[in-house]
Amino acid sequence: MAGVGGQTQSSSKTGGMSRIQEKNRNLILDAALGEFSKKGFSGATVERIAAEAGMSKSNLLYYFSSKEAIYNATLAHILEVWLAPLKTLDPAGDPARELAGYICQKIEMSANFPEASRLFANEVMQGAPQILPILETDLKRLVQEKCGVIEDWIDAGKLRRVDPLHLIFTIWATTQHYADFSVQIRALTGRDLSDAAFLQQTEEAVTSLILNGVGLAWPPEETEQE
Amino acid sequence: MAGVGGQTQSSSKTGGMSRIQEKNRNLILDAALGEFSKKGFSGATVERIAAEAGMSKSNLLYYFSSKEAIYNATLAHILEVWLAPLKTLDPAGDPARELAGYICQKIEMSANFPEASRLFANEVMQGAPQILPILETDLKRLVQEKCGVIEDWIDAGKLRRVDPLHLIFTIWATTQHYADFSVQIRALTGRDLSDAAFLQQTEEAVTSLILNGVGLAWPPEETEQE
Amino acid sequence: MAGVGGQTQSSSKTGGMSRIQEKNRNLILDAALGEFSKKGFSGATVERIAAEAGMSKSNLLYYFSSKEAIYNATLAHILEVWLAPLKTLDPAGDPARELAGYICQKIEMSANFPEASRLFANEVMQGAPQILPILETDLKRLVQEKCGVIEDWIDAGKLRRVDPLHLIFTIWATTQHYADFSVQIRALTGRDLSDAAFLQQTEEAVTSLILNGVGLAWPPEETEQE
Amino acid sequence: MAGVGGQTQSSSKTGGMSRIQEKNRNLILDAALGEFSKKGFSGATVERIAAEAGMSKSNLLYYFSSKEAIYNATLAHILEVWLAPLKTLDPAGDPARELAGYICQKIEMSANFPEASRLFANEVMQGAPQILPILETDLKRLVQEKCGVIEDWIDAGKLRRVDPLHLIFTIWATTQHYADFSVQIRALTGRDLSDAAFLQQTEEAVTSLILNGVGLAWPPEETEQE
DNA sequence: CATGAATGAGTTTTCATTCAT
DNA sequence: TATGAATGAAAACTCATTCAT
Repeated sequence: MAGVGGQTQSSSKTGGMSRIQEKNRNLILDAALGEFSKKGFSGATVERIAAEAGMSKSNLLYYFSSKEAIYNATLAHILEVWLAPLKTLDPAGDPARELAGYICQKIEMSANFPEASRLFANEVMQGAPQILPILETDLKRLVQEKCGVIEDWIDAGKLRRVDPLHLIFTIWATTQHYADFSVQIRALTGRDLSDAAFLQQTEEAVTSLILNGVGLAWPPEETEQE
Repeated sequence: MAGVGGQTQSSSKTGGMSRIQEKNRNLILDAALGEFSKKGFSGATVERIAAEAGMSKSNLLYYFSSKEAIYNATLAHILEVWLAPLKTLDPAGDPARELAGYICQKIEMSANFPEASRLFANEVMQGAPQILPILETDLKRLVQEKCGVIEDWIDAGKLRRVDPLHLIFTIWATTQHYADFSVQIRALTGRDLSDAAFLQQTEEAVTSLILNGVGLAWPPEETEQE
Repeated sequence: MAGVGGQTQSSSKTGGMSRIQEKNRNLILDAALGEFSKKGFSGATVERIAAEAGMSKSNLLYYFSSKEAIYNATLAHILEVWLAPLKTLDPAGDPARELAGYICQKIEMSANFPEASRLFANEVMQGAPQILPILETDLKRLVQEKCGVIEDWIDAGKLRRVDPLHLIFTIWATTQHYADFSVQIRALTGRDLSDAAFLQQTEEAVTSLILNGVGLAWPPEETEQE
Repeated sequence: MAGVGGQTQSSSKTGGMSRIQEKNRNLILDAALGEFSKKGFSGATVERIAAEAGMSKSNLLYYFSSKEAIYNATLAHILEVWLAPLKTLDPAGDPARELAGYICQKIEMSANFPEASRLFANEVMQGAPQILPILETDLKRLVQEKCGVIEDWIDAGKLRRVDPLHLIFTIWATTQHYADFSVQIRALTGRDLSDAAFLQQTEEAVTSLILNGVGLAWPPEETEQE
């Protein structure tokens, strides 16, 4: 039910804001995340978001001047967190560990913040009207950098020669699928990532598939392991 | 702009329908697919669908009694085609060929019918209000059957032991991602599946990644081929 | 279900009309009576009337050029029959017999043609937009004539001095009530005029009440009776 | 134009309603009564009701969520008042006085609230879709009780043996007729209950007819009378 | 005679937003 | 800060009527 990070972690700039203002903004963003991810931008209504946030429509519009403003704030609220994992991919680390770590982080984000995943998916599927600029600049820069990292690993013979971009896309696609299509997954398996066992099984299956796919032995035939 | 199969491929049961009726129904379903996949159910308007189909709102409502009816018909129109590829997975075939074939079929569907893919994604992400029953029965049955096929291949030592369900999910996720997130992909690569070269490159990358992931050599190092 | 007189009795001018035309006009009028009396003018739809009459909307509009035309024809179809009983009040007859006969005729019309009664009530309650002219001329003339008859009976000492107009209104009100408010009557008694016993009981009660009300002994202490 | 009791008489349960809310609700109910009684449910339009109530359509829908809700509220607003007179029939009172009083109350209600009468008539004639349950429970109970009272009077030899139910129906029919069919009455007499003289004449005629009908002398030939 | 196709005007309803307090 | 009241624009639907065959 809580948003990305919940209310504790106020990702929004808190400068010059009273305690109550900050609290309400977060209540709204959480409610908005729920509604927008469930119904999409047009399907969500200001009234329901306000109700969910426990305040009047008018008051909500005191904090955010329009429905679009709420939507944008919600997206922004998410985006940083959503893209963070990729940043941790460490050029100096062991490729297998690094990739496995990244995959698991992404799956855990799907487990913990499925609504954020769906909100993001929705936005992109509708043509990314709000975040296209960010995708084309920040995200592109980040992805290029990490492609370079992978490329280096490949050049160093640490993994099979694959197109790093498609590798990244595959990781994104696979991990986010468990959040975005959770209803379908539940229909087929009776379970989803909220089930700890299923989560672990998913992590193993996906990690193993992708790592082996790029020529990395997985799970590592551990000699000694931490 | 064309729907799944366009107007050439008569939209399912044409029984007892005049030429003009069939033509208009197809015009509507095509237009609706475009709108619904672009804007979602609530974001789409009957007026725009009608305009796109080249007829008056009233006339559209002469063919489909409500917006929801159009939506459901559009979904139904797509669904069969959308789920068809999996059926072709042949237990008697060579696992590598079969899986590669399935993956390429799925990617080509993403290339040719990205709107269908997005419509389906949208529906499932909103909780599959219309098609959940189908997912739980028809799709489940089909998936179980094909899991059995893969299981048999594994038991026969033809591929690495992986959970067939997660393999299927991975294939779905990866292939559909190129349609559903095409805007993001275009933002990052400047290209998408409508580009023939990119399509081929994607097919190779994804097929290779997944097949190797399940322990199948790919591409086959055969001397003479095809 | 049948209209006033059903299809057998074509009250409409049949001049220069083919057999099939006449049949269809009557089908329409019957259906229209049902719909208009049930839903009122605005609540009724041409489509439902057509369906009820077993033909297409277009065909119906071939017979009657507009909804209003159907309505007017239906009213006219009824009106003559509806006002007929009063004409039978015979100045030369025995007042008690005459009045009792009139009351029973009216009650039987309510029993046999409740829809006609409701259609008429509806029209008048909405301000008689169509039939006001008739009320003000034909009906007024007729009522004045019969008031004269009653006046004569009173002058001849045959019944108590009452205002003939109010007597007529009372008869109309009471007898039509059993048709117009039949739902309420059924809610309170479990029965209505379609029940033969209830019909007879109603006739006795109403006749006795009104005749005694005007000072006529009823039922007649029959010496010999036909 | 004024509703039942107009705006002076606060519309039923006013609990927890601001002054302005109560005012507007009453404005709406008054306007709605006018429109619904004049045009019926389908003939009335929300737009006209709003205009009549002096507010925008949207604002009206802020108070009542749908046309049907307005209709039901209007009906409820009326119903209690409409059924009240019967409750006053006092078993301990003099039958003639009691019945005469009841008849006059009903006629005066027809004079003062003809629109309420027509709304009620309309509702019942259309099959009482909204109030049938009330008719079958509350009204039925009340009517049975009062039938008992009349029965007792009859058993005590105070009036002629008549079926109390039909007596009540006759009173309802006759008195309401002057409201419901006022257009017809005006067409025939040039006057209606809004004319004080005609009102009094009607009261006398109807009361005398019915009381004599049940064997009660009327008017009472008392010597001194207030 | 008969019908399917098409339409435009009207009606209900929704909803983001503004206003006043 | 907070809210109830109010609104206008847009959207889904309804329906009598017309058109073409």
